[in-house]
Amino acid sequence: MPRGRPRAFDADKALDKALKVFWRKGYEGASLPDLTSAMGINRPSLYAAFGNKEALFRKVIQRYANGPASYVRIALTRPTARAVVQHLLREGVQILTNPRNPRGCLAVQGALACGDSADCVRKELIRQREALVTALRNRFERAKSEGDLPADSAPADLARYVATLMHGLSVQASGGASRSQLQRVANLALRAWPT
Amino acid sequence: MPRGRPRAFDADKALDKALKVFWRKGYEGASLPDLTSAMGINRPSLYAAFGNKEALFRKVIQRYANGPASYVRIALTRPTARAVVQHLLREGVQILTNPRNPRGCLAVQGALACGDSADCVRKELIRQREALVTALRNRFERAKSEGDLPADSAPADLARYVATLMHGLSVQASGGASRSQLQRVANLALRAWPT
DNA sequence: GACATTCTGTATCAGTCGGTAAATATATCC
DNA sequence: GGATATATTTACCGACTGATACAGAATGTC
Repeated sequence: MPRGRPRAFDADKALDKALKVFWRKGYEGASLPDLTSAMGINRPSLYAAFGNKEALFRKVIQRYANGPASYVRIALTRPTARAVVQHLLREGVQILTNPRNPRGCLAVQGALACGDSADCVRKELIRQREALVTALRNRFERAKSEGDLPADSAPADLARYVATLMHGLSVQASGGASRSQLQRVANLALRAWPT
Repeated sequence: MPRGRPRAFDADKALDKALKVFWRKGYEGASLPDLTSAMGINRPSLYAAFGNKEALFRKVIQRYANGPASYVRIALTRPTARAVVQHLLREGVQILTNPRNPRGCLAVQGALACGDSADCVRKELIRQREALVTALRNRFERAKSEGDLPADSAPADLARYVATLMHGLSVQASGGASRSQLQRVANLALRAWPT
């Protein structure tokens, strides 16, 4: 056990609470009182444990990737490109419309457009979203080389198409679209997939 | 000519400047100094001419709909459902990636997630986005009754699919995707369209 | 020219923003 | 028990937020 007075709160649980706040209100829209009251701690404890607002947000992003968004990594392990996309879209719709979570995707609505002070957070989320495109492109290139995708298909374009769908679904979910509505959109989108 | 001292600035030009600021930074991210300095006026002039920040934003939304986003109404007049979608996607990509404008779509990034004080602006943009879905659904229902769309197609689902694509393209553009990348995504997306 | 009307510029408002200094409380190490 | 180390609490910081009061300037009406 470390020296000194022990922390009176569970840092992981507090991080989950912060995740919910950032998820719902975005980086700029989440104020420190919003965060501290949700986390059940006061400001100096937040700063001691997490650094500052931006550092807290970066930790929240990691937790998001390893928690609610972990289905993305799982989807990439599916045997065929089509199965990857199916898993991604259908599981994505589940997360985006999970009533226990805020609507939409943190990587989209965390800081899509913001003031100058939040610009490096915005750029970080751009990198996160672009990482999805890259991962998909790599997966589809492999699929193409395996004969799983037609020789005339364009993995980079397919990757961006799927990412565009995911982010569009996030906007839809954020606007209140229902789970079944988005499921039907996902099914429709799959008709564009090369056979 | 009205009585009193005449206004020393062009209200329409000032509104255009405000549009650019809101478009790039979002409703919350755009501060009053951002707005007034871009508009070339000082704060009391802004309040006298436009009310307050929220009223200014609502006027900016209208101007956006009648200006950069006017291609949407034009697209709806195309003779076939497929032509509507083609026009929408291709013209949309042009606007979303126009180097003279901020990247992305105001209706998406104006207030996707925000603090409580901006919540009614957020809801207003949700209504704006949902209006696109409704207009598309009506147009596709007409197309179906005209035999332009197959009898087994679902206009509501097709409408939401197209809206999802548009909003996804907006997120992509906001993240720096190039015009040609998005054009290829739009072409790919059209492969899901019923024949 | 006197007056009413409207806009502009300065200066300022109360409230909130993210962030912190200082004092107190609670643990381990010796 | 005493020293040390860490956490919590209270109170506060300067900067910025959206929004205004007030005085001066520029017009039309009479």
